[in-house]
Amino acid sequence: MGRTRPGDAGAKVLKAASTLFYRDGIHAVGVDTVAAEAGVTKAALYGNFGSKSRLVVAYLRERDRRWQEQIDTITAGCDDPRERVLAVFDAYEVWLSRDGYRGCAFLNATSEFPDPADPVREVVRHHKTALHGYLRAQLERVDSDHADELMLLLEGAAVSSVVSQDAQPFHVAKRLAEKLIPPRR
Amino acid sequence: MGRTRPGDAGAKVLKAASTLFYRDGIHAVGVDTVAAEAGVTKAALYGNFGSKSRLVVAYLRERDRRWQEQIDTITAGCDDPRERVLAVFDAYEVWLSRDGYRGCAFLNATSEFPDPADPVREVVRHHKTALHGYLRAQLERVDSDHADELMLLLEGAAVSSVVSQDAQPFHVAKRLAEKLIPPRR
DNA sequence: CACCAAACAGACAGGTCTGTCTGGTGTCAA
DNA sequence: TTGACACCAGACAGACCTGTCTGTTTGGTG
Repeated sequence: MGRTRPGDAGAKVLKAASTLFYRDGIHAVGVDTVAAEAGVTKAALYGNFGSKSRLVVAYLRERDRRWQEQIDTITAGCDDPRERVLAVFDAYEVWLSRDGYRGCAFLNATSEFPDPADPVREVVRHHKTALHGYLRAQLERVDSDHADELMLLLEGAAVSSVVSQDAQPFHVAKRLAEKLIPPRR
Repeated sequence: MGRTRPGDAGAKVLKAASTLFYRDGIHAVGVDTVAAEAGVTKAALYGNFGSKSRLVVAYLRERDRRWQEQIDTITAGCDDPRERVLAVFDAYEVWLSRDGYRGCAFLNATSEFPDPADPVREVVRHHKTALHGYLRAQLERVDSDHADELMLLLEGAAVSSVVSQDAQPFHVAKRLAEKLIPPRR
């Protein structure tokens, strides 16, 4: 009964990996630890993911998927493009205020995987391209093309808030963003 | 003759560590590798630094010291505060164009050392505080208090340029910085 | 009920990690 | 010349890493 039902091990591993990889760093966490945290054997982990590398990719894809869900929620919740963009800053800040905040998982992964050709780095590019695309799409509707600038502010605030361990960078970033985005036409 | 003279091993280790830690990531490089690259025995490495952790701290301090030298060069090279600030953007970009660019060593270290109380993180905070102080000092002379904003732009450009593997984020950041800094009064 | 796939438990291989230790060698300074 | 010291060479301990393997148990399906 406490036993894992067939097909569930993969999900449990992914959840444990997400917690541990984000919290401690990818290289710092071994597959034994992930399996133990998931309450699953190493054989099950390898059966589902094949290798640690593939698990890492799956972990980032899962995070990207969850992030996309957040964006959809924001998009559904309001219609004003300006608000939609600024809501991303707020989302980051809420995210930051929860404890265990360690910055952007994708940027952290980039630090740990130096080779730009690594599959991990492709997932990172995919994620950042999607964010950029979202910003650009919203900004087009107010005749602005400052998506690049807003990306810089978001990335800058994300890393600075880890260094300083507070939300102030996001306040600064959002204030500047508000100046950059023209009000709805 | 090809032998290391007493007192030289430390410097050689530091140089090798700087290359390898920056290029491959800190956790990804073992002390054996560092010693071999330095052309020095592991015993000499431990004799000089005591532990890998302390070597990592020394590596970051050394990088901070070299960075401080760059800032001094910039400061000596021109007197206009606006130019001095914008020169930092240029310095980053030059730095980026050299191959093996892997972003900011201090931000990468932050990704690899999750514990904010770790000595590594203290060196990172020290470095970032110094950069912020430099910006603020220059900006005060033109009655601007946008040091926070410029920090965000620098950090954002640094990480984005790693993801995208080009200098465009720095062009965007510098353009916005130029708008933010008022001309000399 | 019988079977199969997927999980379990846990040992194992082969490699790497940090850190230590022994003993020999070269250099510099007194 | 001699002694102190920093280095070299390389073995070693003990922990941890990824990945594989054997054999057993269990849940879901035909």
